[in-house]
Amino acid sequence: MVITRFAPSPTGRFHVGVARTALFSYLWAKKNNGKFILRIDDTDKERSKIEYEEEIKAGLNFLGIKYDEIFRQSDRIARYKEVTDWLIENGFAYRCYCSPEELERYRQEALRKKMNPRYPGTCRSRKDFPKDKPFAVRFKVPDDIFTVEFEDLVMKKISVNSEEIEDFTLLRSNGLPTYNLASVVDDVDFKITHVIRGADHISNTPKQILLFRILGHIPQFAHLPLILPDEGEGKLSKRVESINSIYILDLKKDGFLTEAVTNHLARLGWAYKDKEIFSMDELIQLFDISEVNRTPARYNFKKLYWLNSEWIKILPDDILIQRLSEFLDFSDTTAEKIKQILPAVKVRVNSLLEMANMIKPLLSVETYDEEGVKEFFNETGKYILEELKEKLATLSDGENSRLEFDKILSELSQKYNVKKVFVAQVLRLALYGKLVSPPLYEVIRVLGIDETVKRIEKVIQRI
RNA sequence: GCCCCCAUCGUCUAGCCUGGUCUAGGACAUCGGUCUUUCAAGCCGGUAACGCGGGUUCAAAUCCCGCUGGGGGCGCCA
Repeated sequence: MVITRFAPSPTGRFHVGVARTALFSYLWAKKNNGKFILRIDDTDKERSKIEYEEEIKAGLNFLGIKYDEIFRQSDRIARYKEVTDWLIENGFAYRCYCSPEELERYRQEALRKKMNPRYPGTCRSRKDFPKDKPFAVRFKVPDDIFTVEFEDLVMKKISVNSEEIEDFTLLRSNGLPTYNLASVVDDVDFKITHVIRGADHISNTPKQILLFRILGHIPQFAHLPLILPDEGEGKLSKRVESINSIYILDLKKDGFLTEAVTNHLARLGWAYKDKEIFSMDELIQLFDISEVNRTPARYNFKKLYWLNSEWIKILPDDILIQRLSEFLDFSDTTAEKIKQILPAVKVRVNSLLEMANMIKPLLSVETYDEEGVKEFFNETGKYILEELKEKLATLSDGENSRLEFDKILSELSQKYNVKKVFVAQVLRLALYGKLVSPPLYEVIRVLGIDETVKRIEKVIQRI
């Protein structure tokens, strides 16, 4: 059985790069009817924060990524210690008494001399074990020169000379394991078949393979090219009402649909022919880890934005309204009204937030656009509204009413010698409070004749 | 400094493995046009790429080498 895991460290916010790794890992497991495990890599107790862990879980939940199992590395400290002891006993690891300060000095020195800043192996063959001195435990890389080679599912063949691998730390002097140890032990214990992670881990892999070999289980590796940031542009922030767009929970807040986000994430470094729109089910069906690109991809916010508008058009009205309730308060009866105008709204918005903002004036008009008031709420506007009030009151319900409505606008336009657009805008502003709205006819239908007349009257009063 | 990886329109990519069908396809963005009571959406059309240099071959985006460029790593961080 395929078992994958997503192993974030709760040391920062949950962003699109990390989320993409989670997605691919999830997709690969589900595609193979396997298991997907969430592992919280919280062995760095200084930097790990519970709120980040919560954000990861909330983010995964939003993305529709469900894990079959979850655990924290901080709950398995004893196990890592046990493995470390065993490694020392069997000569695969040794105690290192070098102080962090000493090592840091050595590192700086080496860097200054433009030499390799690698551990010099000071304690490698040390025979004394001072009882009072703290020690870390290091892996003992075999002396003979050999090549560590592995077939990466994404990067293909990668090979590293053993001379390039230093005696890396397994256990810190505070008794906590390092990433390399904990990760390998867990991958072995949980029988992980595919380690899918960011390309920033490529250089850790040869080290880990050495450990895997000793522990007797070597998973397959798939290193995903990193996602580069989108060079943001000012224009967008105006429309989307948020610039901070790389964090999953912010996207949620800004009204992005999970379908759109997973869709875009999946297309970063992966493609299936010319297909652009993928549902989660399609992704599970079509995704192939070995077809992932090896080139870093740039996060494309505008494309995500477009995808969001596409998904708004695809999703059934009922689901949309349900999601909309996170952004707008409305009753069940109002929901029916919203449903009525949804087709007209859908094609005009790119996010749930925009959708909520477009529907709000339909529920009640609080203010009128200032520019519009100056331009349309004048003498002529008043006469037109008064006529409109009478004529719209008689608007029928039949199939022809749309034409009737259009005729009313045309006639008024002629009578008052103004452009038809003037008549329309006067009415729009009166009914909706803004100069941009869904089509007027739809607005009137949703408001109902009574409310339409009431809103017109209210405006006539104020002119 | 050393190590690893990568290289097609501005961006995401198809094609590359199994050379010819590629005068390089799609999508986002962008620019025109069309429709129109606003704003959108839709429809039609345009601009735009195989990083450079050597090979191999009848033939290279596709195979090989070098250069350049980009990314990642070199912690008692993950």
